Amino acid sequence: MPEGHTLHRLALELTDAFAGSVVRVGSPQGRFAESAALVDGQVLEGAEAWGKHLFVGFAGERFVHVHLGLYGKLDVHTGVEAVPDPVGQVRMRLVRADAAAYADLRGATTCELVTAEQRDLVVARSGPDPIRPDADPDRAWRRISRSRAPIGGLLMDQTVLAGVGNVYRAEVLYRHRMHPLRPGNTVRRSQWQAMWDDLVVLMAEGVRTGRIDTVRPEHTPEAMGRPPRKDDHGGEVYVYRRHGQPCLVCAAKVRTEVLQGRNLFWCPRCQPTFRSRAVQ
DNA sequence: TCCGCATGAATAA
DNA sequence: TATTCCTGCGGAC
Repeated sequence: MPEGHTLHRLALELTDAFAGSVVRVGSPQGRFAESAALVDGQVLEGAEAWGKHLFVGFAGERFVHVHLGLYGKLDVHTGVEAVPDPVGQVRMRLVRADAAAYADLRGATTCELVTAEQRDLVVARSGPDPIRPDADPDRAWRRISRSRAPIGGLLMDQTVLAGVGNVYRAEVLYRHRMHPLRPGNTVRRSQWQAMWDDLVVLMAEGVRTGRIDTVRPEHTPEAMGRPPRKDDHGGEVYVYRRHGQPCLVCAAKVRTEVLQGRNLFWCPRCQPTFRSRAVQ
């Protein structure tokens, strides 16, 4: 479930479990073996996330750059009695010297050893990350307000804004009653600021809980007397993957359409098009 | 048991 | 826009 909140949560988990310890680094699967050997046995200094990128820092200014892609997973285990044999294709395994903690990386799109300079390049290419306290939403606003591209695409562009994926994209647009195909340069600054502020709260919550929940208190399953969502990401949402089902607020059928290879979801009544909104 | 799709993004064309 | 990376899950069979 890798949107930005997942990576920030992992950075905290890794730091808690490994920071300050000597760590054995290996690649049971083999694809990361050569690089792993270069940091094996070094002190892990900490882990940090920028958007969907994770950097695990080792002594000597060396970093393991991880990007989970669509289905990568990093499982951190603490307080274990013994470290089990790897199951499946484990690209990278971290084991604390005292064997009380280990972490397994599988299916990642990126797992590479980089320098501080290379890490800084990745960060420099990224837009502001709503989870980072130092993020500057105006940097994203400059891109959005000058682009005719649909806001739904701009929100997913990691050089505009870092960490938002398909779920947060669909949900923040719903919460702000904005049609995903609306051109960026027709969005008002106040609307953008409101969406950013909302993402800051929603994504921080995601870091805390490890899930994406976006429904307001009055629309929770308990409040509405409906069954909870049974889905692999677990969170309660308004429109994401609810194609064809009734909108929780207005009962209109949730729509879907492919934009730039990704599925968009929106409510045609709660999120009217810019044109029809202007006519109203 | 098999198939297709998924919270992502680089690359080829 | 299509392909690729290469994991896990749910649903169709």
